Amino acid sequence: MILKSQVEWALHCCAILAGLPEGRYLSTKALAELHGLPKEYLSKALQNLSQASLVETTLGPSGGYRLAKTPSDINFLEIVEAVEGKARSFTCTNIRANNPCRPEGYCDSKPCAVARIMWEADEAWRDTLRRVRLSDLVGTLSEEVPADIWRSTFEWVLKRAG
Amino acid sequence: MILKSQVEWALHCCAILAGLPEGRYLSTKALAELHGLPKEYLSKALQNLSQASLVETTLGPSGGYRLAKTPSDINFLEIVEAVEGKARSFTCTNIRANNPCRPEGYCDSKPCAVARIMWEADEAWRDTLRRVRLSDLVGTLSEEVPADIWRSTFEWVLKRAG
DNA sequence: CTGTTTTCGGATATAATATGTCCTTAATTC
DNA sequence: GAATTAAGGACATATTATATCCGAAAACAG
Ligand code: FES
Ligand code: FES
Repeated sequence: MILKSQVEWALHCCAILAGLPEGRYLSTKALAELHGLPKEYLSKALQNLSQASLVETTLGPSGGYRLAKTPSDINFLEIVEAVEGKARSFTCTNIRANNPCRPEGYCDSKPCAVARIMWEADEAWRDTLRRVRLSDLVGTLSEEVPADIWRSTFEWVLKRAG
Repeated sequence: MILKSQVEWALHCCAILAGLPEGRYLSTKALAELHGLPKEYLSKALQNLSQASLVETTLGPSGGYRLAKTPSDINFLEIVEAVEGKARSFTCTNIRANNPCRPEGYCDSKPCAVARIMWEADEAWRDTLRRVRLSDLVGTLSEEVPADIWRSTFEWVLKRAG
């Protein structure tokens, strides 16, 4: 069980978009260069963010992406689910139904206890991600990334933002 | 991100083994039949449980598997990690290092803030699984599975246990 | 001892998914 | 009109999940 690398990409891209001044857009090309990623494939992840209404786009030169909400209104889970999907990590194939001791056509009243526990763990994972806002991430990064790198990165970004 | 179906298999098999009388073994063949699973492939999952020292085996006719510890000394996480591996669900490929604004040869002092958050969620998932004991599962199942099915299943099992 | 049954591990095959590229279309800017 | 962009479909490749098959070694029954 391993998350797609697109999750890492999307989170980092959102962190960059969060630092963009009001009304400006940043292109896939710039985001791909900044993170050393294949432009065409990163594009798929950004399209997912767009379909989830986390980012807005505009076409043409000076087009690209910007956040659709303020960073404090976006949480990690929204971003992760946008690219990874909302499906639970554990899927029950109902193997208990194959028990040869069961009467013909017997129907279970509840989901299996095993599945319920696995789904509870899944919810704990989602809850943790839901509690972290994009603004929290930006706050941490702005403290931890050396000031000169942080500043020159956003100069680099602004030079390319339409 | 989706767990292997072997996780479901391993958990159900452990629940059955937990009901086995002291000193008896149950073969892969019986466990596969009981759950309607491919014997050879289920065998791989059971081998993983064996390598993790969760079950003990013996060879020959009347051989098979039994638990290596009491059900209250085995938790869900041990079983899940035995077949799914201990690797974290989020892997950081360090894309921040590709930032063209970084000085040559710059080295990060800490893991990325993004990764730390994702790993925290992963830990929450593991914590939940760690808190549930195999004996808890057996308790829930014995309450929820209709008494006649529960009883006939263990009669079926005992008839095949060596 | 001999034959049977079992786990164990390696080799191999197939299906599904993740990763990546290419190209066309439509919208936007200049 | 020319350049640039996102959107999305088609396609190719790599990796992983899901199996199947076989041979070796251990245990047991006769
Ligand atoms: S039958 Fe699917 S988890 Fe129990
Ligand atoms: S560089 Fe990998 S999560 Fe930030």
